[in-house]
Parts: sequence; structure tokens; C-alpha cells
Amino acid sequence: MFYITTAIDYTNGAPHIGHAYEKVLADVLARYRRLRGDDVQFLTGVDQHGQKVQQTAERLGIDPAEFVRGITTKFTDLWSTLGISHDGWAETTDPRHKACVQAILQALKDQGQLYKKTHRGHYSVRQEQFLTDRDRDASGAFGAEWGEVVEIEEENWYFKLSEHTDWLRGYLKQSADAVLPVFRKSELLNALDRNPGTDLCISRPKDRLHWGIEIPFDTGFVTYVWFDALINYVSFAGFRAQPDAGLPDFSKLWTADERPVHVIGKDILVPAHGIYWLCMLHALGFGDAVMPRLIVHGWWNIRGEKMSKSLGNIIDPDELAARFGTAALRYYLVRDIVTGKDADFDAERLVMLYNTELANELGNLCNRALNMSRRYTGGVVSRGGPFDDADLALQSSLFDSTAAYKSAMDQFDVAAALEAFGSHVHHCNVYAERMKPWELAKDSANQERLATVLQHLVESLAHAAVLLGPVLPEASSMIAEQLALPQLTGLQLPDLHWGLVAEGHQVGSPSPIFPKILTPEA
RNA sequence: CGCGGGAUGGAGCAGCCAGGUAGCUCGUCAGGCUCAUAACCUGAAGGUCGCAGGUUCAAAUCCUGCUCCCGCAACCA
Repeated sequence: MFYITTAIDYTNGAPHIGHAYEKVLADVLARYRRLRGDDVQFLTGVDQHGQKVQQTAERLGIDPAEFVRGITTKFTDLWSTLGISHDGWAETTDPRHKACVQAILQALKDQGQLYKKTHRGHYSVRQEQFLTDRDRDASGAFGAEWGEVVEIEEENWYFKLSEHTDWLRGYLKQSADAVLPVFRKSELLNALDRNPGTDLCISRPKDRLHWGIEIPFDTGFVTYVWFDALINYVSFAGFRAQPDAGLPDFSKLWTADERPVHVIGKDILVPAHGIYWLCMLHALGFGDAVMPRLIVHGWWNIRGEKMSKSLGNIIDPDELAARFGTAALRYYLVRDIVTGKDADFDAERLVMLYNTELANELGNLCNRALNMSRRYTGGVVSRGGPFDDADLALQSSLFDSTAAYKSAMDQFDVAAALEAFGSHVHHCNVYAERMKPWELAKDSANQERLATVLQHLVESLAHAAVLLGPVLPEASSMIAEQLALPQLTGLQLPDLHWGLVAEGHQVGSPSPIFPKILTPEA
């Protein structure tokens, strides 16, 4: 079983392009693994608890539960628009999650992994948070933005993180695939080495934060983000769940055989996932062999700048989908960025990549191949005569590009996979130019040869429809339909072989699958 | 001496971990084709891979130093 998750999004504001990217990336990987023939469990969801949500809801004068329901709908609507094919949905307010969190807290308490301690520090009454030296301004004082700052002390629960960091360091050093890309691992190791082992505060007194999960053995407190949000990866995987909870069978899903994959952004690797989460799992008795793998993706920047509310340069994925279509958006989000690196978001590039690679190269290939088949052979596909060198070269191009696609996808490099895919599409267009079926059609003596050429194009398109599935499921179905081979969408990688299109098969008629995006003259 | 990333033809990027004639997309110029969504194909111009050293038969790729740009700075309880 291939278990893949994304970070769960915080329901304090509307989704932006970064949220969309992460889900599309995970979705493409999940769909690819299904295509490979694997059993897949794909989990995504929302993190609904916490101070910010509590504050925003209070400001709006509504119940936090109601507030998060509204934001949650924005996310679920967007995932539906974008065709995200998650099998599981995580909401931290789900009672099943709450039960799991409390069971884990209790278990760790019983093992002596949690303790209570008093902390004294500067506290901003307005912001309702403790301040650190980093919050001081240049003169060393706490600025006016914090309002009244008082020194108070507060009791809280702590997790003995420091007891696990030596293990973590060793685990990271010996594991080749704990963190991808590799440079992120060294960043993580540096962060570990740089800091003396300290423990992790995991609670908030209820008078400060009530919108969370109660600590089961000390009801004056709720658990803070780490022991709430991070646990979604196991709680919604059925960890310590009741058999009738409607959750997956954890033992099948979380295995050493195929370790879970967490797709996360670079901002939450250190410390949340790379340190806290792995140590939490270790404390719960998870061994090295079942530690999740972390796929750390980069960010979409806007003209070289970080996307942020203060800069007012937030990109709204709903708007993009409405303007350019979901196919163009999904394609762009995984095509124009190398998994792990940052990229610059540029709507012009989105249009350019869609128009050239999808509309012109693939869409047009589809159109010309089907059109010629209809015109010259009545739409009937036939193997024709013997294969010549050009035919064999096309077949090996298909074989090679499929292999390259697979290998790139296996390494989570969707952009490279699409490049490999595109190389065969290009080969087909070149083949069509060289073979000139429109010339062959002028003389009936070439009937056999003409059939062979068109068959190669149609067969290639059948493969293309299958390979395109993970990235553009709808376009994949449309190609299959126009080929009059709807069963293609049910095929898996092992089913791919030369001869998907049966001798004598009758193809359907073409119609543009990727209508060109026309942009108004700048 | 905080950490990490980046600097590659006009633009945007890949390659670097596992050294061996510098690759992709767009753009530009010229040509071809006409089945097709004014799509497709071919050819050309354009880079001594940030700078300076070093290792090597050989460096964009490894090592050292430097410059500039970006992000982060876990204990925020």
C-alpha cells in the first residue's frame, strides 16, 4: 500500500496557489501510483484548531466551529475543482481524531514522556502570546505592535523531545531517503546539531486557548498544534482506531515495505515534521523502518518575491482555474517547477506551456492523426505492411520515453516525467512530417504504408492517453473517447504494450481537447 | 566566522550529489509542409556555465576563497 499525505491546511484564510500546488503534486503522485498498479491511500485535509482561528472567529463574533466550516468549504470546493483524488479527508475537529490524539497523549504520559513545568516570560496581552528576544525591535524593546507586555509565569505540559534527538540524528544520517531533496537533509541535521536538546511545549491553558483538544489527564489545558495537527497522519490512517470508525486498517497502510510519504512545504520541515513529528513517532515506538519519507517541495514566488498578504501578491487558484481552466493550471503547477525547488509563478508561462505543449503539440497531434484516419482509411486502424526503420524508431521512442517517464515519476520528479512524455509526442509529429501520410493518400498503391503510419500515430496516442492520466485525468479520458477506446482509462502501466489499438478498430472523430488560450494583445 | 538555496546564450530553467565534446522551452532569423487548434517540421545565430585560485589527462560538475540575490534562523510554550 502506498500511503501519501499532504500537510493539512490551516483554516484561517482562503487557499492560495501554494496550497493548490501541494495538493496537485500529491494528487499526481497518487494517481501515478494507482496507474502503476499500487494500492493507494491519499490523505489530505485541514487543521482547524488553534489560536488564530479562535481569535478570528471571536473578532467576527461567530462560533469557531462555524467559522472553520466556512473556510473548510473553500478548500474542499477547490479540491473538487482541481480534481484532487484523495481517499481520506482529515479534519482536526473530527471526534475520531480527537480520540486518537488523547489516546496518544495518555500513552506518552504513562510512559513518562510528558511532564509539567512552569515558564516565566514576556507576554503580549493584545496578541495573547509569549514574546522572545526575536520579537524585540532594534532598540531591544518590545514595539508598540505588541500592546501591553507583562511578565508572567505559566504552567504547561512538555514532551521530552530531547530524549529522541540522538536517535533522530543517527536515523537521518543512515537513511538515504528520509528526506528529499537531499540538501534538505543536511539542513535538518545542521538544525539538530546547532541546538542543544530542549523539550517541546505541547499545551496551552484553556483560559488562553480553548479551541483545541483537551489534555485527557489535565482538563485545564488543550494540546497545542504539534500533538494535534501532526497526528492527523496516523489518526486518519486508523491508528488505534475503533474497528467501526470507518478508517483504514493502519497495519496495512503504514508499513516498512512501502513507507508512508508526507508531501510538505519547505517551511514546515524544520522543526515541525523533520524534528517534532519524527521524534513523536519514535516516542510512540515507531522504528526506523517505518519512519515516513518527507518530500519537501519549494514555493511559488511572485516575481522573485515571497507570496504574502502584506505584499498583497497572493495568487488565487480559483481565479486561475476559472480563467485558464483546471487542465492548464494542474499542468503548469507540476510542469514548471522542479520538485523541491522554488519557482516563479508567471501566468504568461502558464499560458505558453499550455498552448505549446498541450494545445499545439499533443492536442494537435491528436487532431491531425484522427482526422487523417477518418479521411484516408475511414477511421479504421490497421497494421498495414511491414515495419520499416522509421516505424521501429517510433516504437523505441515510445518505449524509451515511457521508461523515462516512469523513472522520473518514481523519483517524484513530475516535470521530468512530463518532459519525457513530450519527447515522444514530438517524435510523433516529426514522424508524421517525414512519412507524409497526406502524400501517401494520393496514390492507392500506398494504402498499406499509409495504414501503418496512421496506426503508429494512433497507437502512440493510446499510450499517451494512459500516461497523461495522472496529471490531466479529464484530458486523458477525452483522448480515449475520441480514439473510441474508453477502456484505456482503466489500464495500468503493466498493461502498456505495442498493440493497445486492435486491428480493425474504428476511431472516433476529433475535436480540440486543449482549446488554445487566447490572451488579449498586451 | 549562524543555516540553506540561487548565480548557465535575450527570457525562464535543467544538468552538478555519482567530472569526459553545454541541454530544454520560449523568443529571434531563414526555410519547408499543408493532414491539423495560423497548428507541424527543418536549419541558423546566440553561452569560455557569477569572480579568482586549486585538484585532475579532463571541471558547469570536486576543493578553497570572494561577490551579489533570496529564504530561514528550531526551544516563539
